[in-house]
Amino acid sequence: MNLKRLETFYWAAKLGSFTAAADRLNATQSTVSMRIQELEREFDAELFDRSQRAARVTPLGRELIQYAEQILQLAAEMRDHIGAAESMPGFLRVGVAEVISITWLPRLVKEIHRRYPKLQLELEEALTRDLVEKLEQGYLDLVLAPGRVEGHHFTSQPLGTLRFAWMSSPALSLGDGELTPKDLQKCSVIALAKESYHHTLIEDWFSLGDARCHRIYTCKGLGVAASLAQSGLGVTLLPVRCFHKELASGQLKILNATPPFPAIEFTATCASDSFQPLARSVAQLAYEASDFENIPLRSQAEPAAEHHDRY
Amino acid sequence: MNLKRLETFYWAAKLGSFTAAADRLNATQSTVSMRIQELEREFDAELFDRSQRAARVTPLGRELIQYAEQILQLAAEMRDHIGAAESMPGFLRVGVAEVISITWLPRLVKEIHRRYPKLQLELEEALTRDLVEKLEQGYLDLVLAPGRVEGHHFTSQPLGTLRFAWMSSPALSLGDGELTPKDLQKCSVIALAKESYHHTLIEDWFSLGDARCHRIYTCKGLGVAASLAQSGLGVTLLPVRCFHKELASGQLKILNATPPFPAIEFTATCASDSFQPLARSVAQLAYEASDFENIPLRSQAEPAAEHHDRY
DNA sequence: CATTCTTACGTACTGCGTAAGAATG
DNA sequence: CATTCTTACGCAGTACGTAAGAATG
Repeated sequence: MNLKRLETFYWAAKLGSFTAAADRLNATQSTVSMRIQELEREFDAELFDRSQRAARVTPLGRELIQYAEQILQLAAEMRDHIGAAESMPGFLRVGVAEVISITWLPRLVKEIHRRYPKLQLELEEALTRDLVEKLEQGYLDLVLAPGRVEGHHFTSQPLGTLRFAWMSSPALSLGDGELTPKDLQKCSVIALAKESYHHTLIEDWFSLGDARCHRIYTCKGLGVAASLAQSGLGVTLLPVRCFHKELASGQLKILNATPPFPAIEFTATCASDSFQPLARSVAQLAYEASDFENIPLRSQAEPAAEHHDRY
Repeated sequence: MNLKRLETFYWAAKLGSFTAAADRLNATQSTVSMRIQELEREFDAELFDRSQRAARVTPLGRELIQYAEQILQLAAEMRDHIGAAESMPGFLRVGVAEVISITWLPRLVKEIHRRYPKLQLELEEALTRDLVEKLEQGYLDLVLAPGRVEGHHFTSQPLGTLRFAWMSSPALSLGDGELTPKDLQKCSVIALAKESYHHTLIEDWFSLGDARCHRIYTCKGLGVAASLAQSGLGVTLLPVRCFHKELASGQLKILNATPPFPAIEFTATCASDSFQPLARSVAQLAYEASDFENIPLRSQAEPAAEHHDRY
């Protein structure tokens, strides 16, 4: 009996595809196919129904999943408890939101490498929505992103909060008075892709003030958004601490918008039943590496005291 | 991660010796040593303390035993539930008492081979006491012997009962009247080794009648005992059904001893937590293969109705 | 016709046993 | 000095990836 075979079966069954399992396991599909065939020969039983193009788990295979899950879970726990941290091998797939990757991600990566020198990191930067989806499908072990993932299947670790503010080029001269959504809806707004958390935040803010932005540009990253805003194309929503330099030099200015933007909470989320116990340990490392503020979320609406940003 | 490594560690830890584990696992001690070293490298932790001649488990190793036990248990269960009976591989070590090996053991062996063609049987005939000891130490998976093994760690399956009777050569002419222990203690008694169940039974019978046999010969098997008795050397205790031929031909006769011998219960016993789930299945096969009588044990003292013996 | 699984084949590696070595009580 | 674990070495079987094949929707 071989744990690798069992793990391969587990993922093939769970992901519903040999190809997906191969991807998840850093192997080729031919290898996955072989491993499962070996398992079937060993048990002398059909685990997958291959009559259609996509292999589907048989009822017996479904029973096997239960055992596989328990065994792999135990094995993961065992490695976590018995193995020295430095000797932890394997892969960890971490999905990160852009803001994190441009702030403290490098520090986290260094820290991970220090603590788990044998661990292979696979970083993926994408929109929060896609990251969460991949987490749910088991393609990612850990997601560092804004918001929380609902459901009991996941364990979330807060990473602190980040303040966003409306910014634009001073050249836009929108005045120094309070700017409501209805005021801003006349401007062009620069946001990330429609599916992004960023975009959702912006739409929510406008609808809170019974407004709707009419001209909206979308781009791929906050850096691009900022440079578009600098050029006077429109207003955009940016994390304050990442653009100190531009604010100081007068390339960007913070608009006196109302209602003020609530601080956005970031969390590290992993599957509760992950076979990768390191996911939780790395979530903790992420908390330690994070330099996001720690604003209690109970009163998000009130303006947070100015904090000494390190970037 | 490798289950074989884990199993090797488990047995080395449990048996307290690499050599013993090697024996138990059908491997060489060099292989056991290697597997454990690999495990230690994998965890980057010391599992055994080799400062003395015999390797002793470290505290960390003791923790690992818990995990290993759970995982191996689950894996065994999985194989039992998922695997087809015909495909069950591996070894099964069965200890049998002599009476069984000269009655229905061949039938059982054939049946096992029919049901589990890939299973390697290792049969061991020995005194009940030694068999039980080996079972307790984990050297045997299953024991077919008289009596019951006390303790919760074991699961016993009744196999039926066997009647024994005092026999001797008719030439001894002990008369037709009832023979009490006090009568028989004058004769030479032929028994198996002092440590045997047989020997204990005989001593118990005598002490029940406040007697003690003075001249006692011991020999290695029931066949030898019977042939010694036939030659007129003394009386002995034999299972009735195994010596029909000798009784019919007048080479042996049953003595009218009192109190009559209770029927002896035989059981199949295996460790409750055995990683060999087949042990229990084979115990069931043994029950089916057994043609020992099924006398309810509540009234062992009363003479059982004559049963049609098949041998 | 793109996708999904299977098969064939060559290579690299891992795991095992034999045998010899070192240490211990 | 016998027993117990470790090390060295060579062989054999296994596992993997590449690449090509077959089937399905």
